[in-house]
Amino acid sequence: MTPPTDPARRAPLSRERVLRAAVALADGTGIEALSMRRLAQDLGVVPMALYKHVANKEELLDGMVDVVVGGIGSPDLDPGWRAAVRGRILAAREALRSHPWALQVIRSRNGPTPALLAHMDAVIGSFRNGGFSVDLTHHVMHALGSRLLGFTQEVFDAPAAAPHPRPPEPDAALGQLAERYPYVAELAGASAHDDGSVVGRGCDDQLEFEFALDLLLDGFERLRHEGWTSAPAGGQAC
Amino acid sequence: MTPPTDPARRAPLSRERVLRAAVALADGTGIEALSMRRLAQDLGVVPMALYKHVANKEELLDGMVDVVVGGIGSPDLDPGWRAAVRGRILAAREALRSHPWALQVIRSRNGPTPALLAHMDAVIGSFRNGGFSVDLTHHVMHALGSRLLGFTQEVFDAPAAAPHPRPPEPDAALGQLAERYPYVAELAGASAHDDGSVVGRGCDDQLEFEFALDLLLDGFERLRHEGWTSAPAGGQAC
DNA sequence: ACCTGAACACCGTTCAAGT
DNA sequence: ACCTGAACACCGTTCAAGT
Repeated sequence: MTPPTDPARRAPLSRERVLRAAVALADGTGIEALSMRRLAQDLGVVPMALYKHVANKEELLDGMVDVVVGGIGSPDLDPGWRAAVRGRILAAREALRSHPWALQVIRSRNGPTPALLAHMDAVIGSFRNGGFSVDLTHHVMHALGSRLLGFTQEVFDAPAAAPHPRPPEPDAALGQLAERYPYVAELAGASAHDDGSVVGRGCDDQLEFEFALDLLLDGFERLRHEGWTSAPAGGQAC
Repeated sequence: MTPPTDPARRAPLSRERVLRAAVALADGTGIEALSMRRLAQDLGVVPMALYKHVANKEELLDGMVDVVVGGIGSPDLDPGWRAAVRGRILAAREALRSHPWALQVIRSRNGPTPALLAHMDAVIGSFRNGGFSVDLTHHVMHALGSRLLGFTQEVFDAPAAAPHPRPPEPDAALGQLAERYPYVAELAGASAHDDGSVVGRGCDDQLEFEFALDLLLDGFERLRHEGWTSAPAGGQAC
């Protein structure tokens, strides 16, 4: 496979080299193929050697998240809260785009990594500097949810990354689908872009994402302008 | 453990019994503890006996999803699109509430199960009957994303279900957090309800969920009223 | 014909033995 | 002191042998 370099001479293992190799492995063969044993094999070392640089697999995943999230660029100037938030979220989308496993791994973590905290801090700061109250900022951050990281959370994951792709439906099954789920069939028929899944990949594309993002940003601006507060009666609601 | 009933006399295995036991196991000990071997043990049978009723673990998970999603009640009358959609989504939230693993498992499936299709068909139907064009319905379904099932997709999963809960941050770490991520700290300080995670569980509660849902529904109504269309220039965008 | 124990090819991690 | 092979306790699934 690799050119015949002397394995004993290869670059010494380091945390960074381990993390970069793990990201490459997940990119190339999917997150479910990422095992400590397989990663060690890719690096040409014995599995136990990895445990010098990461405490366990959890810490490895944390490190991978920070490698990817750390790559989110920050827009330089502050062009108003809306453009700042929009730009940062679309930058996150760009950074995560080539790492389909990243969102799923982030979700499985128990807490934020430093790079994630930095990203959230920047977005929160844009809201606050744009005149959002702490209360409203709190709510809009929740409303954004995983869209903070540039991804619409669809009901199903991207079938592209699926290890066991569904076989294409036979025509009879499609007919049955139309009969039993007429509205689903109508929608699937109208959007000629995908294979029949209504809320699947294929359509989590830029336009679709920006539609939902702008809808939310419009709503945020309206609430900000109205001086919205969560507890008209006085008490903190959440 | 169990009363001394004759194991040979226990109810014969059936697909339904297998699925119900799997749901109970995932509810009780978490989805990561659900293995074919452990499930077989709970049922007092040899692991291979399960493969009579489900082809493999994937099909087992599909079946579990349908058990839970099949429990979503449907509001009887049609009280206008907004109340119908709102009611159905909150019913989904109720049905999934006691099965924290369900959303994650649904997301990992490659396609919809029958019960999921039925749920989506009902929601789509409410939009269409409420005067939404196919085009707009398609977009708002995407904008809802996993909120269709009653859950705001937060950046992190609920730490409640986490197998390795984070130890509470020492005070020094909290101080550092405030210094490095001032906006995160401000938000965390203002919301006294949780342990410092900004976009974690603890706050995905009913009010928070309904805030985001109503914000979206408001936006949908506005677009419907304006006769919004995705392609002002003529072409189908997505 | 039916059922099932052993086996296969994995996994993350521990630990004692070797250098 | 450092490194690592073997081992432990798992996993989903195959398959041949037993009834």
